[in-house]
Amino acid sequence: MVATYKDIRRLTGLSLATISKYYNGGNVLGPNRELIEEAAAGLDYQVNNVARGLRSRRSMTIGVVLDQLNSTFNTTIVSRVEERLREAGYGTIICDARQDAHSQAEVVRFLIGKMVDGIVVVPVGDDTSFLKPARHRDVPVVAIDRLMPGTDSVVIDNRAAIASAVQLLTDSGHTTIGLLAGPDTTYTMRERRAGFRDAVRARTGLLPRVELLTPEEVSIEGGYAGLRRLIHLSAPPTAVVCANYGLTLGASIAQNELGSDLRPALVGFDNLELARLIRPRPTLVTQPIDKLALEAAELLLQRLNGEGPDEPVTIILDTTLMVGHESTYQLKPRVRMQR
Amino acid sequence: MVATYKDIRRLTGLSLATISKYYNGGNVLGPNRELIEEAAAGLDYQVNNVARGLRSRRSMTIGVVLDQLNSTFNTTIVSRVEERLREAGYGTIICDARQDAHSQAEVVRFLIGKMVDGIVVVPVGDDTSFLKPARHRDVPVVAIDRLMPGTDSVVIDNRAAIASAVQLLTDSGHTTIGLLAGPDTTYTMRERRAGFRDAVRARTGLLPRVELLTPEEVSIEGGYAGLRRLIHLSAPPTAVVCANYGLTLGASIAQNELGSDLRPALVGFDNLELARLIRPRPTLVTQPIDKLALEAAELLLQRLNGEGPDEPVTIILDTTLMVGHESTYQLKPRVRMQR
DNA sequence: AGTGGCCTTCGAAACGTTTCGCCAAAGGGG
DNA sequence: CCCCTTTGGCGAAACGTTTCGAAGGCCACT
Repeated sequence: MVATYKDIRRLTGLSLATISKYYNGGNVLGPNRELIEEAAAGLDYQVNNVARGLRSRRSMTIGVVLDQLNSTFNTTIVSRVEERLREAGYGTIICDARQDAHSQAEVVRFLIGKMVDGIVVVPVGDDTSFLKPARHRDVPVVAIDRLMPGTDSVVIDNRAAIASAVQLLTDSGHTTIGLLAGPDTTYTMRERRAGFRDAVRARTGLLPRVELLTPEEVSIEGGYAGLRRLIHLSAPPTAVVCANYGLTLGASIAQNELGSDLRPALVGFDNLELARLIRPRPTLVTQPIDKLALEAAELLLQRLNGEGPDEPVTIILDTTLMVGHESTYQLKPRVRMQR
Repeated sequence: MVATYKDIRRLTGLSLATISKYYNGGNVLGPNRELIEEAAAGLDYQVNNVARGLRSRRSMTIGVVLDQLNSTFNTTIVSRVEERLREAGYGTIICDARQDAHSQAEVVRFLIGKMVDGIVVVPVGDDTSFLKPARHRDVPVVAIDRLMPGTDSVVIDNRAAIASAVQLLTDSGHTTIGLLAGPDTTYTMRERRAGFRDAVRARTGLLPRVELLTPEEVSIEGGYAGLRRLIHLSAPPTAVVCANYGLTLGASIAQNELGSDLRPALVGFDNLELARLIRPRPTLVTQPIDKLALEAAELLLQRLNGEGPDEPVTIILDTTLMVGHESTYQLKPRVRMQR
């Protein structure tokens, strides 16, 4: 049988109230502290957090809802958020929504039923209605990577991120640049495409042609097909920017299959492991994923303590352009044209 | 204020016992069912799992302890285990032990304090004492990937896995084969090295020389350094087997930097994403990760229902050899020797 | 009509904590 | 030396469920 306060009371003669006080950092006299510690050690006692949660109305548990788990971005988020929250005594219940808005809504209900004290979410899409059960119960929510109106959010400066890639390419002499990005149905892709359009206009004076930024499926396959589509245009781009990790990976695969004189310059997004594997070393826009996670964790902890401003907070972090080997971004002489 | 049974009682006139019965699938008359459903909908009622857990002594929560989160293997495990257990109503608390045995022990205590009903663990090392708090409270534990004496375990047939790689290589004409594996301090590496040794002897009649299977650090760096060490031996292997994903990745990077005539044949371990990126298509031993996770989840669910045999269960799954492009495993003419 | 058995419902007592209000003893200032 | 405040401790009442034993209603069978 597992020990409870009652067993400690039996061994120490103290009241439940005093024992509770001890376990909650209240004032207890030295000799009594020792009595409790001794009894607890003998009993292998451990506080029952379920009972505690019932009475105190804090389960000391938070939920993390991910659009998918299988990405370096998301595992890093989980890992960091979990680490920080466990320090603060919170358990982290993880839920993978498998890219499905419906199951995302279901998962939020599930978590609310589990009485989580807060939620961190990397949302599937734009619709925020799935958070209603949380709002209704005043469970604080922090969104990562996607800006959610009315919700605390931690995001990167997507426009500046893409602009930094475009700038490197135009500085290297490129005038026709393609973008591999997903459809405008998610905040992230919308921002990145808009950032691309603005940056190209600012640097070349012209808006990019529509076929240079047609949406692709956001996946490795999408990146592969997208790059091939771009290089087969009648006026192909001399450089391509990828707006996400999967697209970068797919585009890199397509690159590998091309002769080196046909390869456009390529600026990818976000994956460091990739960078270690590919030679020549690729040029990448990298997100401060750890920081994104930590900021989200801190923000949530604030909310859990009832702190922070009344209105929703938005934290915007900067990205870094990791410049790779020259050949990955410089304008190549157009061999075919010289023939 | 959040609704409780008492609110439903107020609206329906039924007793708490009946309402409880309704929510636990007991027999309740049709009209009363409807009354409850109506009231619950109006109140946006949701069962409080914390209170339920206190009384029923099941928190409907399990813990997953990982040696690290940042690997495809582990994220797949988590994702599948979580999916299956959520179907059964369990929440999954995740804990990353960051490769540290001490923090792994701490994490188990933490989970026990959170009153988890069961634990899935991908252990850091061999020592099983960190599970003591769980055993002491009869919390069932299922280990994945590492065989733990006295604990239900789901593992792959490590010896056969490596043997299949060795067989392909010897069949292709190789007689000197190197192994990149970690130290014998973990079950997995011990088995894979033993499997290698046995398979080489069975196929060539000789034990491999020690310098062909010296332990490396289990990491990308270790794989990189290890491959370079092997090819600089006075009698270098013509083929190398990698016993783990990180080692494979590192070895691939080292491969990429070599002239194609110097590259040994390479059989890697376990990563499919890698396989999509690298050309020529690599040869890999792949684990049935999904199945590993599902078997573990089912086993744990059995234990949670008090089912299954009295003694610990060990489930051993087979791996598959994914044969890549010929050039990755065939014996090359030794160019240097012919000069 | 009486008896036995099932089905449904009920009241009340848990489950293991926290918290509220109260009390006694100790400490400090005038 | 008295009064006031602070400190440490206590009993009892929650928190929102589940569960146990009992009881009432209904039906079928003698």
